[in-house]
Amino acid sequence: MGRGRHAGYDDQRELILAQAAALFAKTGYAGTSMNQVAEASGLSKATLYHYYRDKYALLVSITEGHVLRLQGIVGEAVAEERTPQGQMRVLIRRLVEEYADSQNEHRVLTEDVKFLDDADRKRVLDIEREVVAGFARVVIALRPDLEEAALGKPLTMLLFGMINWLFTWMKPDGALGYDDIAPVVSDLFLAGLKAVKAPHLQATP
Amino acid sequence: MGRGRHAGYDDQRELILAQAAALFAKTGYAGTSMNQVAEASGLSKATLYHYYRDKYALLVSITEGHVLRLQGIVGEAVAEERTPQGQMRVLIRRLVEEYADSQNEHRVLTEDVKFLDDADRKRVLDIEREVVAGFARVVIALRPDLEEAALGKPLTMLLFGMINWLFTWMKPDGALGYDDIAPVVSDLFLAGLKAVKAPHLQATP
DNA sequence: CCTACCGATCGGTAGG
DNA sequence: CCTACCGATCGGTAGG
Repeated sequence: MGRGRHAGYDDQRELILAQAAALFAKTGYAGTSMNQVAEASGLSKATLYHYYRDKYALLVSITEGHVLRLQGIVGEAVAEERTPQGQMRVLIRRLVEEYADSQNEHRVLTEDVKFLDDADRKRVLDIEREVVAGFARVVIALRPDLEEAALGKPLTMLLFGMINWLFTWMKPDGALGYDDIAPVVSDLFLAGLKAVKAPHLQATP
Repeated sequence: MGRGRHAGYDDQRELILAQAAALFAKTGYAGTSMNQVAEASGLSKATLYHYYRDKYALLVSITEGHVLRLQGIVGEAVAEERTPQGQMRVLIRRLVEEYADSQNEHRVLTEDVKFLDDADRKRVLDIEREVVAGFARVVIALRPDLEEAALGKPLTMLLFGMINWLFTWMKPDGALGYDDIAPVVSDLFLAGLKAVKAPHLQATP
């Protein structure tokens, strides 16, 4: 709890943020009004503005909070496994778990990052790039030969595509759960990665 | 060209639609004004309304047009190859090519479909589901055993994830082109698909 | 923490 | 009476 502020101030901020994330995920940042955020939070609009300076502050908080959580996951997962295969499986499982818990925030990050101004977008995307780099290091450890063809990052992005896309088609109450799909993604990616052929390099004169 | 309408009427409609798709892709449907669409099209707003009834008609036209093109691709690709492997490679290549040509429309389809009303969204998503079903049939032909575990559609959606995500990280002028990445996706997916293990089925009493 | 408002801009339409 | 457009402005609502 913050100094000089009433007990529950931070809790209220978190509740507002979760409601805003749900609304932004559903109707987009531009398509959501502060009246809607206030109503969903059980507050008047004036009170809402007591907790957040403006609508934009909600967007920054949602997106930045989410990428920082992702960054934490990468550090932990890499530390607790020794082989690249093991690291990749843990990375995939943790990332899927995080998305399962933060679907709204994830959707806001992927779809509304365009509404951040240049400085904030750069800061958020730089953290996201570090997350990707963490995965890419393991990809390159698994197939060092592909890095010569600059395929380390593209292959990592194909993996992120599979995972980032999950929330568009998986239903939270479906027969297939997030803990079922993570090993399927791992199997597919690890076996597929072994088979990828490096395209012949263009000689640069 | 339509009956009773001046030559160029349909061309003007197409130009407006392309400009609207570019703006919606950049700032979202809700974040784009009809003034912006009019300006980008070189028309007054009143003239813009001569070509499209309202802003919503633009969204319907963009999304529906795009899924209908995707649907056409699936039919052609499956017809011109005999083996499932060959069909899958052609499907992937054609889908990537289509996305390369219609990046704006693709982005609008994936991010702004939420602004369609129930009836229009159902119609668009039903066509999209047919596209997915076309891919899924080839996936199941490659691994019929996985259909028992209901993994045909999930694996197809992992493939769509890789492809649908391309436009978020590939740069049109980058060293890696869309024609370079399609075979990489095919290699990864086809080899990965062979290795996926079916999870043991839960016995339903 | 609320009611009452503001400057501006929204999607859409008037007359000619 | 049609189409193809224009400058100006409508009623409502957004963020603040």
